[in-house]
Amino acid sequence: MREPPLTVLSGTPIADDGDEFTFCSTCAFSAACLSEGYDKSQLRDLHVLVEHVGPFREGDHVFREGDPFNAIAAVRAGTVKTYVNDASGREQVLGFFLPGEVIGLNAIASSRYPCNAVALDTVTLCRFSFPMMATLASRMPGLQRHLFNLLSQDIGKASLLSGNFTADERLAAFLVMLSRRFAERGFSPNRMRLTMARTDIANYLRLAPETVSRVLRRLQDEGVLKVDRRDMEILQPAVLDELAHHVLRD
Amino acid sequence: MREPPLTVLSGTPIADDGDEFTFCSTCAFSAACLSEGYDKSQLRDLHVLVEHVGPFREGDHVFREGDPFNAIAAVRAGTVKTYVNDASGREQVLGFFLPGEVIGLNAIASSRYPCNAVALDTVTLCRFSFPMMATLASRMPGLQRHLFNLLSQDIGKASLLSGNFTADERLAAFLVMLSRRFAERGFSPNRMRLTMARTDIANYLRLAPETVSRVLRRLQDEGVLKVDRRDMEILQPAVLDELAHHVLRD
DNA sequence: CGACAAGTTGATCGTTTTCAATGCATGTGG
DNA sequence: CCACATGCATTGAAAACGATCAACTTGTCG
Repeated sequence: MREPPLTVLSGTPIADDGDEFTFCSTCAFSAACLSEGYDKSQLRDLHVLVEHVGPFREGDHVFREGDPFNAIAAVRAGTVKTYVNDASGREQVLGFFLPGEVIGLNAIASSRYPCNAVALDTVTLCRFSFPMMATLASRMPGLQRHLFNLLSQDIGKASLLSGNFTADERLAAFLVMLSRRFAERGFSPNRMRLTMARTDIANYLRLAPETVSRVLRRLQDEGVLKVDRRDMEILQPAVLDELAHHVLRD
Repeated sequence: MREPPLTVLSGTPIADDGDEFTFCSTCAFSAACLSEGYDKSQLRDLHVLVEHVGPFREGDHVFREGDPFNAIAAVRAGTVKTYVNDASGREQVLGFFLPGEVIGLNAIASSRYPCNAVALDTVTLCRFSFPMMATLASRMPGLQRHLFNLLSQDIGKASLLSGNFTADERLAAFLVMLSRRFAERGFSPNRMRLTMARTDIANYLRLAPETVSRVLRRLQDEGVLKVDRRDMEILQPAVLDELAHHVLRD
């Protein structure tokens, strides 16, 4: 499966040479729909409602709270952070989205995005008009099922934040999850670059940045991790898993 | 709109006299679908896949973690608590579901229920086979949209637990939300009966039961609430709203 | 009446936050 | 090229909030 060049931008249909066309490999819908045995005309229907957007640069907003909702998007490259500003104006990080993951699902009900989404590095997206996708889903049960699954999965995702866990457990769970998500995409599970700032991690885990710093230092002193600025190596995955166990329940 | 008698049990289609049939008023799908202008045969399709189940008595389980998933259910009467047991076997309360609210949405992706659901008082449900409902949704765009909306809404529901809030703010937000949900169903917003134990509230909010007790006492001493065991009256809604403001952001 | 569970209250302890200062990169203008 | 500013990260000391432990009260039901 070929990957369309990154320079394909907003509004441009993906290259379609004769009867052949390709889905981008990171798009969350490609695999699901390709494996459902749809005929070519149906796949083309899905294909033409994809809009490749970006690149966004670090700090660029993908959407802002209150923007009219019309599309969900699969991250193709880079990391997206979602956040809201609480009543006092302080930022609250809701999540980080890696390649292959879908942003905007929490906006479907409200017709406006309920949070902000910002690029943490260079980001490209596959954008899907949601109304068109919903219409198409009526004719493609596999696509409908995939959408239901994506939505349903996200409902349970709050586990990291919801529990009453220690700072160690939270941070370990965060790192383990990150490692797994990278591994799913074919990256090394034990060496990773944290694209988000310490303050973002802390904010996401509802800890003070200082606490994140201290826990990382201790884990490093104990030989569990090797941390150099934003580059991180997991030296003892078993120890981390054990710490994360209470949070992740597996 | 008539309400079928509570004695209609599992597997029994709702009474259908001649060409007339009725949806139960608390069912989360009735209003949505009735207002979409579907013709009678389509409404009947939706109607016949409804199974009225119950009554469950206090402590009865609606489903358990690991049970095969086949249906979502709208609470018709009573309160349902969902929970998981963490790695140490301790209970973690995930949510409370009042009449009109839908349980089981987080199971769609996994084919098994990821949590337990237990009746806190006498509970009756409208159960919908999810595979059948998904099939029907393909033909009824309004039903599909409603399902997408329900799922999307639930994604954002973790706000109460996710934030770094004080015990006062959490409890106030909990009470305000409860009040609103009761009000939506036509109950008084300021007088309500808490169907869940203090320990459940504490567990849900990730606080110690003692802390819940103390905060309730203080709010009572300050004249904000009047609490008598499980009966609660909100005397100063504005004060409670102000406390909850940081959590609920509205 | 008595036993048991749930809830409340008080005293103490501990983890995390907060406050404050320093270190360390990167970038900018003289 | 250096001096300085800026932003992020780290470290230390102190304070605070909620948890824990323990005792007691209240309500419920046999």
